[in-house]
Amino acid sequence: MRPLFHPALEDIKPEAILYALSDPERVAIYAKLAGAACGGTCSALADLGDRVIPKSSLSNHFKVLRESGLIRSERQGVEMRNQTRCAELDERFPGLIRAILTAYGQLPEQLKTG
Amino acid sequence: MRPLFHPALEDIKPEAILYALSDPERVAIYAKLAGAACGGTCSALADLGDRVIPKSSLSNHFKVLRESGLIRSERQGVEMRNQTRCAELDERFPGLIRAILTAYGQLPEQLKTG
DNA sequence: TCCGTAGTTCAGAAATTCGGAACTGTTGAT
DNA sequence: ATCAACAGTTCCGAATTTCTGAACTACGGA
Repeated sequence: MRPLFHPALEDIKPEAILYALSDPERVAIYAKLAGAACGGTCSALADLGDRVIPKSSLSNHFKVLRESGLIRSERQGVEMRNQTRCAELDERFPGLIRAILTAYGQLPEQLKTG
Repeated sequence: MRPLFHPALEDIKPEAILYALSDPERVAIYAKLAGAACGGTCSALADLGDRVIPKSSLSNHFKVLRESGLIRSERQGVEMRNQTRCAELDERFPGLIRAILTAYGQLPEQLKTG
């Protein structure tokens, strides 16, 4: 497996963020990740309720999220641990992620600051 | 020419907004529209400085912006008048447009409210 | 009516997306 | 050591989307 690429904070491009989050499936995945203590493995996030995302598509979604700078992925044994880069991102693009998740009606409790 | 379609405010989808603004050319066009009193005609917005957008591509950009709900277009004689739906949109998706334009470093003076 | 201008539509080439099948890397059991 | 099971990745072909030159439409003025 190729090493996973993660952009440095200063290399993150707004167009990549917007593109990644212009797909409702990816938003659903990202919101779950930002929210619950779901462990963050890929397969734990594949089930959208109305549909189960195929493995290869899912893998691609994670690649898009990762390479846009939205999440960080790390292999841990046999599975992949994914976490959002929320805090970092909010520093670089203040209010952006919050506004987007809110627009989708998917802002998780954890991010509803004061 | 087919009649121009504009979604009603309540039909505007966040994914369409994000998709439309995931293209830096469209962002440049939109930011100019939101900013200066440039008249809002298509051709007035075609020049990006480093490149002139071909007519057909430009027309398509406007279609994407219009059908996502970001702008309103209206024929006025031989030309097309375009204006943003900023205020409306901010009601539906508070802070979204502002955060996006800010992320791109393209928030026009007009929108820098107090 | 005929011309010029603003923008749209068409069409085909190029690029992107999707997802099944095959593959890789890791753990645990025999 | 070998094997099986499992999580996720890569490959590749089909389908969809994007891009843009060329042809076209719509309007206004002479």
